[in-house]
Amino acid sequence: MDKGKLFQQFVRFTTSVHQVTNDMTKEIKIENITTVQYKILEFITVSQPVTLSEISECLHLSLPNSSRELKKLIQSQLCEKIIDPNDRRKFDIRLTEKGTALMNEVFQQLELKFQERINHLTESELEEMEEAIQILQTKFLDR
Amino acid sequence: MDKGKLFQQFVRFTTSVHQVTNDMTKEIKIENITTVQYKILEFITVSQPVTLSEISECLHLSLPNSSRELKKLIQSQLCEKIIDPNDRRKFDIRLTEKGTALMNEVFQQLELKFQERINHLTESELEEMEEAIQILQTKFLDR
DNA sequence: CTCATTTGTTATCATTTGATAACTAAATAT
DNA sequence: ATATTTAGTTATCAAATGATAACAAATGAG
Repeated sequence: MDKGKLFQQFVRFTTSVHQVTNDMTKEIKIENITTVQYKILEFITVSQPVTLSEISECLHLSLPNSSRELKKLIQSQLCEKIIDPNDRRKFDIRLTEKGTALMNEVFQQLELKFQERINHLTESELEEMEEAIQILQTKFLDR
Repeated sequence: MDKGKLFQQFVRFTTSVHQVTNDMTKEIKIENITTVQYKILEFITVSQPVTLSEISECLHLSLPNSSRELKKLIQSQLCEKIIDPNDRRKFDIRLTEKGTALMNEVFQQLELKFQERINHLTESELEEMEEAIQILQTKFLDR
């Protein structure tokens, strides 16, 4: 296998993924939420409960800046802290009901766009696609 | 096929792709180049020659802002305008030699990280992976 | 018990990015 | 030939993001 060629394909592939997800999320505008705040919300949604350090590390934000942005999200009542009884410096962060409702809406919109994008595919193509995602997830992404 | 489930997998998948590429590009710091400017460079690298409007559209930047950032890249002599003789309002943008050299370095670093990430895979797993990328590219991404 | 480390906070400042208005020059349409 | 549209520029302002210093409180190690 020509690993150089595979790398080329990988670059093209990741570029495409970024482009497509960019296009899909582009129009989703939530009032009083900035891009970084949305990324934080998305991260919490997918990974909750999370700590502030995890947000900081995974999103490549400094702890002070993460703290600042989280504060705004908490003020908007989209998420909340749940103090860890075992280590009171730490706390888990979760979406509130309001935050959950918001993210459900967002994901519903995204799902619509996703469905549009796949609705020309046959049943067997969908299965191929699922398998392809599975392979990349296990062989390459989850490490 | 449960399309809702496929969507869930898709979300997880795109999140992972973002995370991995984020981690791979994280340490790549080029002097006097901001994040947006790097994205522009990357876009030019992959798609050159491009017009300013294409940069603007694909990267979701306004034309004035694209113009401003491109100007800085040109001042740094990383790319150059080539005026279209057929329509002198337009111009193609290409990397200069300096820009090409820089991006070659960057991509070489990226390729190293990529190789690290795949070097535990067997030959047949690599082929599976290539095939998976191919499927997603043709069935879902290229539209 | 004391000191170092971990986890997060607050404040502040610089830089980057986004948005918009007013503009030019070339091309196209009527 | 004039008007309109297209492609890009310049200037300016506001907002978001990044970086850093100084801090506090809880935990852990010796």
